[in-house]
Amino acid sequence: MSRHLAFYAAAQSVPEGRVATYGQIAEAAGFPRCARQVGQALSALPADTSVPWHRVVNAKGEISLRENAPNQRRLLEAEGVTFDARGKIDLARFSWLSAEEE
DNA sequence: CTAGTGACTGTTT
DNA sequence: AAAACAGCCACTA
Repeated sequence: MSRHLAFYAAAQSVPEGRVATYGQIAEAAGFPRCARQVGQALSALPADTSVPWHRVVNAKGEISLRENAPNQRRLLEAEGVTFDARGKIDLARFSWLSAEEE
């Protein structure tokens, strides 16, 4: 049993059209301060996974990936998440927890 | 066992 | 505001 599964469950808890930071996922999974492990866990996900890993972004609301970054951005846009000119998400509106109210 | 690394975060320059 | 530093935990060599 790995903590990865807890991270996956937390990631799946993120509703469509919303995003969560690695720290939030780690905390929700019961492993605060394990944001990096969330990244590693998600990096181990298969291509056909049902986990919405694309809804997980860093604390700046930006995509930390490199090769899959454009892909993730497209997936989020397909769910209604918008990016600004800098390629960042407005966490004040799309953040999974806190500050989701206008 | 020790050392290096990473899809991170918060504080300090 | 952007970059550098340090702290953090799990995995790999």
